[in-house]
Amino acid sequence: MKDKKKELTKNQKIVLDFIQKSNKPVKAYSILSNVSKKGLKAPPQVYRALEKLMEVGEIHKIESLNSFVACNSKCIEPNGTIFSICKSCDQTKEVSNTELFKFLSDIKDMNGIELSGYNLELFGTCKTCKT
Amino acid sequence: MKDKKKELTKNQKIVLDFIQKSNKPVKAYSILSNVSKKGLKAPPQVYRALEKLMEVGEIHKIESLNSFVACNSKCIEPNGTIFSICKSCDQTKEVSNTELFKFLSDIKDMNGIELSGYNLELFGTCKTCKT
DNA sequence: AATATTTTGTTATAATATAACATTACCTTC
DNA sequence: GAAGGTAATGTTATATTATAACAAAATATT
Ligand SMILES: [Zn+2]
Ligand SMILES: [Zn+2]
Ligand SMILES: [Zn+2]
Ligand SMILES: [Zn+2]
Repeated sequence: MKDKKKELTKNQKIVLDFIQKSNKPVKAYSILSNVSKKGLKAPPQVYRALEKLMEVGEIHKIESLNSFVACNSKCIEPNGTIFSICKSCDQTKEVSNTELFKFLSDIKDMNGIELSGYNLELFGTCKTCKT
Repeated sequence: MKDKKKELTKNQKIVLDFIQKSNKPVKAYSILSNVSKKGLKAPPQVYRALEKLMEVGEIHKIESLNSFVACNSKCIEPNGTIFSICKSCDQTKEVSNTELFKFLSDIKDMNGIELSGYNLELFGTCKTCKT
């Protein structure tokens, strides 16, 4: 069984490395300017890498921030994500989701929709920003 | 106690009307082209209206679609929204959220964040698209 | 009426994302 | 190892989404 990261291509690794080193969600064009020294010079190179990294669950997109963050929950099923987001500093934290998944089954039934994924974004103020 | 809609300005009413008549989430530039006959000719006019309408809870933004939809749950607290979204046709349905709010309190504690809002987007395939 | 405030209008531009095609690297198979 | 195929990368251009900054008009307040 191969290491997931080994399956990634050069550009995908470059982009993932940068995202993992960031302590906050990062925007595509911020990634671009930060990895330009490594040879990625145009948006499609970054967006292609982002797309693949999301597919394999290495990163997630924070929709409300148009930003990307490394997965810290070893998401096997990247179809369900939960993040808490500080409205003041944009710091995010991935929430583990075992309990919630069960809960969401009920909501599925309520809407007659065959559920295949979800994204929950919780907004608030983090401890640091509250003081 | 005044009617919420009465407090809206001309442009806000125009934009809201269009969104309410749409049976799907609509994009800002689609709104713009559809209300241009009513005098709104530039993006800021639409975006300003959208901002206000979100503030007062008349509409919500579907972040994963960059689209806007009328509130159908008479959201008093527009801080928590739940939508089911068909990945095939982009149809959405607002889910009432009484049960979930309680559930989210726990998640708040899990992250040491003072929660003030949330947005849950559930993805799946609607009945129509499944057949 | 004069003044302040809010809303609207307008121009320009920023920020986010993708389409389309060219080139290179990397396999495979003969 | 040349020929041909596939995947990855590079490149240019453009589409889409959103906001800044300022001007004009409408509305409210004094
Ligand atoms: Zn994850
Ligand atoms: Zn914070
Ligand atoms: Zn609502
Ligand atoms: Zn559908």
